[in-house]
Amino acid sequence: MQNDSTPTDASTDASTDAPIDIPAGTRADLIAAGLYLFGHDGFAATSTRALAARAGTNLASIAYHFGSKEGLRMACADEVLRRVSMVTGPAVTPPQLTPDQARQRLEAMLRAMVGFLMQAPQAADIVGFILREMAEDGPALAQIYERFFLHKHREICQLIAMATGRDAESEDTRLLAFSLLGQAVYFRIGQPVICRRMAWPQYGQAEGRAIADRLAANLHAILRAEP
Amino acid sequence: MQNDSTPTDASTDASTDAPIDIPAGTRADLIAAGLYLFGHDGFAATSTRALAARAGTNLASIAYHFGSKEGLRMACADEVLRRVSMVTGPAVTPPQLTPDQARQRLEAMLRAMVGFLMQAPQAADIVGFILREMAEDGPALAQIYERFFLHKHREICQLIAMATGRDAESEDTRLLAFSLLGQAVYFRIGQPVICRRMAWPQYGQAEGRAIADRLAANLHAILRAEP
DNA sequence: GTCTATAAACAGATAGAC
DNA sequence: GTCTATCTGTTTATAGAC
Repeated sequence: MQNDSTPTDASTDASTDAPIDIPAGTRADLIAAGLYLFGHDGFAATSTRALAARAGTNLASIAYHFGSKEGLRMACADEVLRRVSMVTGPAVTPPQLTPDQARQRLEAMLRAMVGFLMQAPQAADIVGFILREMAEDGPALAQIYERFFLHKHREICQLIAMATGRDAESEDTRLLAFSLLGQAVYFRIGQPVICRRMAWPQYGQAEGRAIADRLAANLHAILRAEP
Repeated sequence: MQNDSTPTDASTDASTDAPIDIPAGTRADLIAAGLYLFGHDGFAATSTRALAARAGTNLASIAYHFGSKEGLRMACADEVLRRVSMVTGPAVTPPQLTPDQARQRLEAMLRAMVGFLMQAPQAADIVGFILREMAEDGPALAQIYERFFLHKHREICQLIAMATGRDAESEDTRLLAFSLLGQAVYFRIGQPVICRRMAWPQYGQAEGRAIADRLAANLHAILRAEP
């Protein structure tokens, strides 16, 4: 928790004219290794030696670039936010929509979420990292929560309000939004158990669509049952 | 992975006449410590010293009773199965029910599950241990899956079939059962994030009921929308 | 069965050459 | 910026007294 700006401050790389892109270099390699290993094995179970080896660099570079293993973890959280923001865009307050438009938008969000959670190959590391931080209630979670999750959940609540006419910030609306999110998240978290029960080798194209169809059906059934 | 039956074989304790009860002694203390610490901090982040300290015994007793730290993990999985079986009883095929009876039984199961996941104080360690094994895809998961989870999921599928008239083992029925389970599980996994967004200090009596009511409403909405 | 003491390996962090 | 070598503490597992 010392520097992170001591070396090159890679977020504003002056060596290229591209505005913001996927960074390269040792620093970026270490972050990529962190996203993968922290997500797969957990923070505590990941050694700095394993991180350096996967990044193709040496042990000391972690301390040099991030101060400590913990510093690398937070840098990974920053990178997660940066990439997620590129996909979703800044979470905005949706415009006024008809109930039917709001329902369609919710279904689209749900399907996008399933696709992101289950299939996106380049997103697998990011998803794994976030879920692991959730499971560990890690320090990177607070950052991700404040700067992304909160806004997204509010957006869903507003869409639910437009679709059903209920209050967007009522307790039950917020719980409803979580229950919609939760269905999708569980299919990712429970993947090993679910694949086993479904006799699926893994999540593929067809499996992802079967899940998305089921969750979309649930969504519409729940919304239609509301006042 | 060597012994586990070398010492006293605590599962059939001859010193009491009670058939099967909560065991006592150093071995049981270590398992209790394992359930707590593995669930809270994860397997890798839990040291054998911390386990021994919490169990009020010494470091070497872990190797003596379980062969290794990994052996203690598997013994914890056994204990989870033993206690869960005491609560749920052997998963049985439900008798023939009317659609309305099946719906009511599903709601009762869902509410019991929410109570178990969110509130049961003596079950908190067990729940934490299982969820952690799921997140880590740990070796104890396979055992829990085979001897408990599979049967419970089948039971839910059969109840859904009775409530809606659809095939109990069709792909979509199995996915529907997972989506019902998933909603409940997510509220436990996402607890820190959810409590924050809901402005709840933690899950209590009222919060548990609000969640259960919302999930029950979802359940009936989904079932009613099916053919 | 329980304990202390210790062995052997490994962890994260750092010093200093280049 | 990158690297090797090393310091310092901790880890799991084990040996052996009681």
